[in-house]
Amino acid sequence: MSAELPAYNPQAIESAAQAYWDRTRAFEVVEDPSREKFYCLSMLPYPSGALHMGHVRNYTIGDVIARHQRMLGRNVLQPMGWDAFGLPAENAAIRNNTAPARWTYANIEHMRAQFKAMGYAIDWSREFATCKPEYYVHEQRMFVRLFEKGLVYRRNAVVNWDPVDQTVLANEQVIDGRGWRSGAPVEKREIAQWFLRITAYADELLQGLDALPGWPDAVKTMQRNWIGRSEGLEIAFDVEGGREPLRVFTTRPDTLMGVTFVSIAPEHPLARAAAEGDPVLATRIGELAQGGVSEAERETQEKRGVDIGLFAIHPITGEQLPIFAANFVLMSYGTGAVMAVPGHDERDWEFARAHALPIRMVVVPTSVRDALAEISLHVGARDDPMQSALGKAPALDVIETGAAVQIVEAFERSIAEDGAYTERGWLVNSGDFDGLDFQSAFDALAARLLREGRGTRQVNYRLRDWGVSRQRYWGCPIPMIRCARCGDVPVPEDQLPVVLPEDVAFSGVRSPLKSDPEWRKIACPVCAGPAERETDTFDTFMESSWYYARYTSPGASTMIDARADYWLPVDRYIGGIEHAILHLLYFRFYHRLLRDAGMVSSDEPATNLLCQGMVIAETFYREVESRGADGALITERLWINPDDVEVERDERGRIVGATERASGERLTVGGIEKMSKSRNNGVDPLAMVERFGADTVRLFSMFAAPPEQSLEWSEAGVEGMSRFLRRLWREAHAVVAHGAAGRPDSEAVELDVAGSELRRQLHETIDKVRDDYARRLSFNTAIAALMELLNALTRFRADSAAAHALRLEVLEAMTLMLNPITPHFAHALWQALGHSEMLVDAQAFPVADRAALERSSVTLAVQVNGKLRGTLEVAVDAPREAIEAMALADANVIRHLAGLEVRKVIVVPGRIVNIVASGEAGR
RNA sequence: GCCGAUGUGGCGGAAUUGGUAGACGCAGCGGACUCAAAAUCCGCCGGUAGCGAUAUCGUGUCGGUUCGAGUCCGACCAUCGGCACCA
Repeated sequence: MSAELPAYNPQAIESAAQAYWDRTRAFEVVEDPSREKFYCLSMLPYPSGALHMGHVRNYTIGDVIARHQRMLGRNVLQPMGWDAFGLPAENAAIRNNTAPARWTYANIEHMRAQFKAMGYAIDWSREFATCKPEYYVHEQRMFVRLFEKGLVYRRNAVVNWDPVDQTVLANEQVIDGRGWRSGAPVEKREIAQWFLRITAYADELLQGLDALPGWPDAVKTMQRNWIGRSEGLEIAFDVEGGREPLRVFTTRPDTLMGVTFVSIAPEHPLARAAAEGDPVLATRIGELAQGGVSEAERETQEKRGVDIGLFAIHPITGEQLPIFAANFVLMSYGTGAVMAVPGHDERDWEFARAHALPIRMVVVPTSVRDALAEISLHVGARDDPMQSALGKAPALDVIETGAAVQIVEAFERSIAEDGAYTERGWLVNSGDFDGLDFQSAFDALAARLLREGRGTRQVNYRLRDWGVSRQRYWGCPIPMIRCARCGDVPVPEDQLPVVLPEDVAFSGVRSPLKSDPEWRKIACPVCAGPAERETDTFDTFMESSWYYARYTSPGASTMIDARADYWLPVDRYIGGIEHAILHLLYFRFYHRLLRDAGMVSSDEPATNLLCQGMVIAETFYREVESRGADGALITERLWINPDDVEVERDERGRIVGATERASGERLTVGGIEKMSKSRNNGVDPLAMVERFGADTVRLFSMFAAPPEQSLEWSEAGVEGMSRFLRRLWREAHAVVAHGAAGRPDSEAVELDVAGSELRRQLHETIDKVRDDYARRLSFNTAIAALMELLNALTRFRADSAAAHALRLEVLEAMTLMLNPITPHFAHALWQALGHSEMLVDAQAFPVADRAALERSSVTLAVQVNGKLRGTLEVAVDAPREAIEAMALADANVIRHLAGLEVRKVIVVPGRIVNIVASGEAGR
């Protein structure tokens, strides 16, 4: 029989389905206020050259959601575009000696074809590349508008400077503190840069998180911590020698009496002033500026500081405090200066130990405060309790206070020797403030310093303004002009866009914009005098911060038009967790800029967010030896692609070894890592599509892991998915052929027990799959349930008209439920099942028949003292007493209760019976 | 260093609200079909003990809460993501 059935041929099926969708423009959408919209957006790709598995995963998740929503009847928008500016194009340009534009456009052409082969339900009519002037002109206009609103400003900021190549380096280009090409130690250098005032929105961005129930908690927490709102005091310390007072910000004013020195950033004006005319000090402070600017590098560097020879005056005690320039103090946070409390701050503690500075205990936990109180009670008011406790004054009641003294001494020793006490507590050694708790001390100190004009309450944010200047060529030109007479002047509206010349000779050493003496020349729009264009370009995060809005308004002459408010906000945004902070914060910021410009009416750009995990794979390498430039023997790892590796396993399936197919050489198994060029463990998605079909690749990437976890690529796993599709294909065609044979339906009209059970399983599966798709986004378990259903279907052997009808019911429902994941396969199967309407237009996701879900009995687990001893089949409405009696009558339960007395029987309806019994056996 | 996440058989994972740990798939082992191979179909498949019924241990480590913990709490370890110029 099976010989006549059509074989599953993915290539033929996929090209036919894709041709049909193309011909009917199935995924092109227009605004329709009568229908509920659904905007499904996956983060736009960087056109790196070829589709990789990370893309496949990201866009398949988006496509499954989009197609599912379409089946629920929504008007679904799923667009695609290209994040086309960026560093890799410049690197490729240097390597291949081509212009970044050419490389980028060629990549887009290639990748678009690859995307189409995956069969995504994308409205390609809305596609754009962010490197085109018709895209970035709106970004330039917006920037000018923000400049006029005061949300853009220019100031100096530090960058990584490669002293050999004479160029600014991206953090990525700084490796172990050295330039990636020159190998020279990187220096910090200050240059003038443009900033967007994102901090003006800090509070709103923070509070807005509470209105995003559809965002993962992890992302919201990371954003909260990144914004880092903290309430504290800004305190002015006078500096000896009549200089400007030194302002510090602290969230722990309660520890003020424990300050023993002050630390400032190496770039702080006071450090500069102190170094002036002191070349030795200048050099030593300069050394602190070594290394890259990234926070990770600064924070893991050895903590170093230089005494600048000046003293700050403690605002309460008048004590002289040495001032250090330190590499761990950031000029960009707070005031660039911190009061150091080594007793109660970990970093200050380490610094104090290294520089032999005093450590003072001024905050103690409740236990120590109570011990001190006890001592003071016994010793009386005669002496300072601390002094007595530490044996520096005669203690009269040693016997009564011995334990308390030990507590206090142990605590003081721990602060001096083990590390700072950083918890909040009770103040000691703090004069007027002794005995206060954190909040009272905060308030009392704030009041006193305010009265004396030395302090103000201050809310501080860790969030910094967004520096958008890049000293690069392949980016959107910043539309500003510098005039010696008029200052910073924006390029006038009618002269926008400032077009980036694409046909350039690119050496990579210097941006062509900067090396061209003519490009920058321009007459000042205000005074018509000679002026210069800005030659820096925007951070590429600028383009990716508003692209989602542009998709809603293709062809609009403005950034977006009225159509935006139909589609926005995005209903489901999908992208990697690596974007949890930067991109997703700029995205939320930019939406507010659009709102405040009157372009959209919502506050947030996306209501629901799904962060997918990485794609990882096994790595293999062998070691090769070579002679370095200096003749020394170098051992390097040569990474071999998993495609070229034969893996050996033991009889349990454990990997025991690997050999390279071509050479037969033994390889080392290097562990499972993120697919990357450096480990050569990437698997080409298109090669997989050619072998198995796009549906199988899509099915595997949805089945192998839940979306938010990392996904391990496994070719054997892909074969398993292919097997499942072939089995379903065969089963469906066999059932159809059977029905076509025209069997008389004279047999049983009613379903037998097996049939009723299969039908119940079908409808339970429908319920589960609906929930997995819509609420849980747990596609792997939805697929597992469909596999179980197919297993049940192939085991079902009844032969009757009713059984045939049931088989068709199961197959139709399975086809519909699989459609979002394997749309070509479902498209073809739907026709094979006899439908003349195309599945893409069917718009119907199965709904469970409540009647089919009813059951008469349930299985309960029976435990004795929490351990499983048997199961029980009981009627769904069985009374508690009957269940208890049945459980106690179970033979195995009786055996385990021997010699024990039943104390309690816990019955959880529909789930479990637990008999709690305890030991009489011993008597 | 700081912030966030993850850890379950040989492997990917399931267990949705604290209630039968290991669904589903892969790999492996045994068998059927075949001249043979592929494909397909059937069975077994966490460790230990036992012929078996079954017992016992078992969800990164250590401790706690509970009648009951993979799930909750505390401490720790390992791995991964982000740290503002990779995108």
